[in-house]
Amino acid sequence: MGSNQLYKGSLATIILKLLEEKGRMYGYQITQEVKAISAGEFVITEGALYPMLHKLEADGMLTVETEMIGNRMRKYYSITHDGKKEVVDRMAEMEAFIRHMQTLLNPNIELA
Amino acid sequence: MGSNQLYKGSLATIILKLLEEKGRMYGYQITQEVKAISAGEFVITEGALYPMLHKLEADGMLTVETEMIGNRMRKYYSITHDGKKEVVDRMAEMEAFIRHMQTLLNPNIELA
DNA sequence: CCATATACCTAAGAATTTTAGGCAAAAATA
DNA sequence: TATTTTTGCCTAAAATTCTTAGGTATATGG
Repeated sequence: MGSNQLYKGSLATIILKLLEEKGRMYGYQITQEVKAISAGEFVITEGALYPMLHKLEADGMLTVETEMIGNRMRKYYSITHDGKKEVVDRMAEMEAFIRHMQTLLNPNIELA
Repeated sequence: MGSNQLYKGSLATIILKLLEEKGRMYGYQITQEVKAISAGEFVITEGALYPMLHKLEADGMLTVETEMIGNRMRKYYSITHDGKKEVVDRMAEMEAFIRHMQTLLNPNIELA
């Protein structure tokens, strides 16, 4: 990951959430979308992406459909029912993480 | 870290920021403070804490003063000038991370 | 007296990511 | 048209960071 190294541990969450929203996507498309959304700050390396996609598929979070575009293979991933359950948990964790981080790192802000 | 594995990569940031605010602290105190602030969700293991404190000291981010409390050693850490510069960068990264995460994960919110 | 809390530490292993490749088609550019 | 860049898939070794699982020892509360 280019500059920001904090995203460590959140790659699976990013992938699952993106697929939940956008429907099916292929690997390269995910890297471009995340880069675009994060203004170039989250650069998912392929060495991290593809093993993670394979792991999420093996864990039953994603399914794959291979299509031929011209002479080229493209693998579209979709989120499963289990994946949608997983994303709910991961989102709750992410929100808790952000909340606690803000408490830790912005102690000036008064909490109600 | 107990359940949440998202904090990976943020341990150094937490330590530096805490020391910047609270002045000097010792290792065990840091673990208790973080646990208290995060409502028990961030549990820093000692196997992660002490190597990180040593690394930050080696990198010139922290200095140590050893004191004897009764018959027991206590090592107080303080942030250095370089550490304060580092914490500025890390806070900016953290804010960017949180901002991009919210964009990625809460796409319903309209951005101005 | 004994268990728990305090307080330091290290080392092996696990998990996740970077680095550094490989392969090949399609598109852009020179 | 020739060459470079982009697209698109992949793997394996190394690095990073953390967990697990110890070790040592004092202080405190029951």
